[in-house]
This record gives sequence, structure tokens and C-alpha cells, in this order.
Amino acid sequence: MRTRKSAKEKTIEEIAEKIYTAILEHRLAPGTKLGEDRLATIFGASRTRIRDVLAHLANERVVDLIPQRGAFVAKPSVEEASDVFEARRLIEPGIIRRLASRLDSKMLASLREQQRKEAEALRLHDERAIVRLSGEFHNLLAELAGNTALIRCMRELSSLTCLTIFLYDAPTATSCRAADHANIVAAIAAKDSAKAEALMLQHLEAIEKSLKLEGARYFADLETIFQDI
Amino acid sequence: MRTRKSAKEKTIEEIAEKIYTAILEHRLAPGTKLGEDRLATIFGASRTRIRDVLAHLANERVVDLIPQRGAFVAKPSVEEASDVFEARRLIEPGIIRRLASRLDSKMLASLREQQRKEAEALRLHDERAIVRLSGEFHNLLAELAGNTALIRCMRELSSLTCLTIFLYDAPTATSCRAADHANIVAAIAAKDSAKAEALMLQHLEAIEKSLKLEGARYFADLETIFQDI
DNA sequence: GTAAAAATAATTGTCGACATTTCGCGTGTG
DNA sequence: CACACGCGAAATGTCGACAATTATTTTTAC
Repeated sequence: MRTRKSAKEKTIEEIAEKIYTAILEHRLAPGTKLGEDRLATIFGASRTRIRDVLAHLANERVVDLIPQRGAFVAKPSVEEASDVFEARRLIEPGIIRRLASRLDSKMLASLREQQRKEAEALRLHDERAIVRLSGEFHNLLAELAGNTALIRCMRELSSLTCLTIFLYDAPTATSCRAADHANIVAAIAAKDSAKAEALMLQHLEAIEKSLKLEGARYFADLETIFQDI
Repeated sequence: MRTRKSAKEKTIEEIAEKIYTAILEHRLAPGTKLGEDRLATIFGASRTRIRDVLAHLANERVVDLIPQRGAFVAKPSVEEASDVFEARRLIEPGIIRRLASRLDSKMLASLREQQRKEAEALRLHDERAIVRLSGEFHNLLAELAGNTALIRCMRELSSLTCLTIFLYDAPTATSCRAADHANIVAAIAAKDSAKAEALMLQHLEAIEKSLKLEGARYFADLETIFQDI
């Protein structure tokens, strides 16, 4: 009964977290306008607070903040999407290498727990949770690896990946990824860093190739296309 | 005569840029308190704007924003410092690879111009500009490489490196880096990506090794040390 | 004389209101 | 009938003031 009250949440971080997960679960579609007054009444907060929240989300790149226009759910372009994947191919093998070298039983338990959640979401066919948890898996790897700089990078990259999947992905691709995560965890648990890194690269390439980046371009960049003609 | 007026700057980005370079040039030492009222009167702006500026700088990790306490110039810990270097060793070779594969004459001209600035600062023994420009060099590589995600990562990493150098570096180490940059540019210009990547790794390792991470710990964490005793 | 405690001063967090800009709609004109 | 101009409404940017918390100083007790 406590958490049922959708309004009257207090902390800035609570509000930010709610909008954040709403975006990552595709309850808020990319491009959606996030009006300040509207959010203020919804969360029972003042516009000042909402403004802080939106600024925070903008810095995590899940919303675009356009001057004199307002805040919109981020809508990564095709170029940004492939940039994100390229960055992930650089960073994530390094994260895995670091994690494998300092893995302990506590970390392994975290990974198992994460896998349990993913399996549960998959069992329930909860598409929204599946994609969100899939991103959280990669964040968890970074957090367990323990490099603060890489943690921040990964958080941003996985958020953008999440948005990209909703924008450009064929819905069939979501299901085939669960096994990938399990294989990666197995290789990490076996301290076989090389194998885990290779699996991660395959995983990332598989996701990127499953995206329909060409066809979607027509709709996404419509205005910029005609800008040049 | 226009830019001489130190007060009455208008835009948020202008103010942020000024504080940003002041921090990167070590005019503001790590740990310095950045009071809102004070900055507001200095820049002739309202506290609301200064608040936005500080939030922006906090998201670039050059200031720490402590609740109910205010803003302070960031003071990277030893762990954060080595995390930053580890992240750079992952990312920067990738940036170079990408840059080398799409280098054109315009990009090369940018690199030459940057080298000219660095040489000039070195000639004038402008220590502050040397370190700042040294960081900008790495940012420029990322920008020319063109990956938006990596550009943001690099900007944060180079800022933190800049602060780390001021906190932990022996002053002798600043001079030996100019040649490193020239060699890297030469290898990139020759499209020898492998050599440029290797030089970059050596460069990063040389910087990290020149840091006095152990001794400095005594002074940096003095209060936290006695907290436990 | 020292140390704890209370009062004071200063700083940050929050709010509501005003100013400015943008967007939607209606009207007018060619 | 189509297009453009202009007006009105709504949203964002900015400010000053009040509330709440923290830091400092003074007072008081031992």
C-alpha cells in the first residue's frame, strides 16, 4: 500500500529512477515530450525538482534537452547506435578481463541472481523487463569489475543500447540473447577470460547485426535527409 | 575590449567553460569549495544559473557535489586515478585505430595546429597551458575519430587525468610528454595504426608511472585515515 | 583553562511568480 | 482556395525570497 501511491514520491533520485526505468522499459517511447508542469503534477513535486531530474537524465543520455523546447525521450540516430556498439566492443572485453581476474564467490552469486531474474522475465514473456534486465546484466559486469570510470561509461552505453533496440530491433532478436549471457557467465566462472571476451564480442555483434538500421533510417532521419536536398 | 569584462558573462556554457578551464589549469586547486553566492556575484549571474553550471560540471566529474554541503573541485582518489588510466588503455587505442582508418588532410591539419599550440606553451614554459593542452590533444583525437560515445568518455577521462596529474604528479614529468604526442601524430599520419596504438599505450603507462600515487595518499586522505582510528 | 552546548551566522534546498520564447489557431488577403 | 501574417495560449528560462540544514562563534559549566 505504500508504494502504490504514484504521486507524493519525494527524492529527486526516486523520480529520476522511475522515469529512467519507464524509458528503458519502453513505457515512454523515444521522442516523447516530457513536459515539466505535467511531470510536476504527476509526481507531486515542484518544477524546480523536475528540472533537476531532467538535467540528470539528460546527462545519462536517456533524454535530449533542447533549449527553449523542453525534454524529449532520447532517440539515438543510426550513427549513434553504431558508435555505441563500437565503444562497447572496446570496453566490455576489458571489463570481463578485469572481472575474471578478481572474481570471488560473492560476485558469482550476484551474477547467478541476475541470471535468475532474466530467466524469470523470459519465462513470463515480459518483453519490457527482458530488455531492461539484459542491459542491467552488462552494468552488473562493470560494477563487479569495480572500475568506477568504466561503470559510468557502461551505464550510458547500455542505456543507449536499450533505446536502440526498441527503435531498430526486430522483436525476434530479444529471445536469443538469454543463452549468450549464460555462456558468458560460465566462461567467467571458469576464469577463462579469453573465451568470455570472445563470447562477449560475438554477443555484441549478434545484437548489432539483428538491428534493422537501414530501413528505419527513412523514418528516423526524415527531416535531416530533406535538409540536404 | 569585449572579453575583458570578467563579470557580466551571460551564457551558462560560458560560465561553465571558464570554471572548467580554471580547474584544468589548476587555478582552482582540487578540494576548493565553490560557493554558489560567491560565484553568482563573481559572474554577475543568479544562483539558479550557477547551480546549473555546477550540476553540469559535476556530471563531467570535475566537481564533486555533496548534498547540503555544496560543490568542491574534484579530488580523484588513488583508486579512481588508476581506474581512469585503465579505462584509457582500453579506449584510446581504439580511438587511434578508428582515426587512422579515416584520416584526411583536414584532420591532419587540426592535429598539426594542436601540436603548434602545445609547442608554443612548452616554449613559454606555461605549465598550466601545457597540462590543459595535453588533455585537449587526446580529446581532439577522439573528436576526429568521430565516435560520439567515445568522445564523451574521453572528455571525462582526460579531465580526471588532468586533475590527477596536478594531485599526484612530479612536476618533471610534464615536459617529457610533448615528444610522445608528436610521435603518435607521425604514426597516425603514416597510417601506421599498430605503431600509433603501441606508442599511445607507452605514453599512458609512462604518465601513470610518473605519478606519485603512494606518497600523496598520506596528505590526500588525511581526514579519512583518522576517521578509522 | 578546556570542552561541551546553545545561539548565531552563513549556505544550500525549495518554492512560487514573472519574463520570454515557442507553438497552435484563427483571420485576413492575394 | 492557399498561403502568410498575427494573435493568444502554453511551456520554458530566470529570478528573488523563504525554509532547512550546516558551520561558526559565543556562552556556560566543570
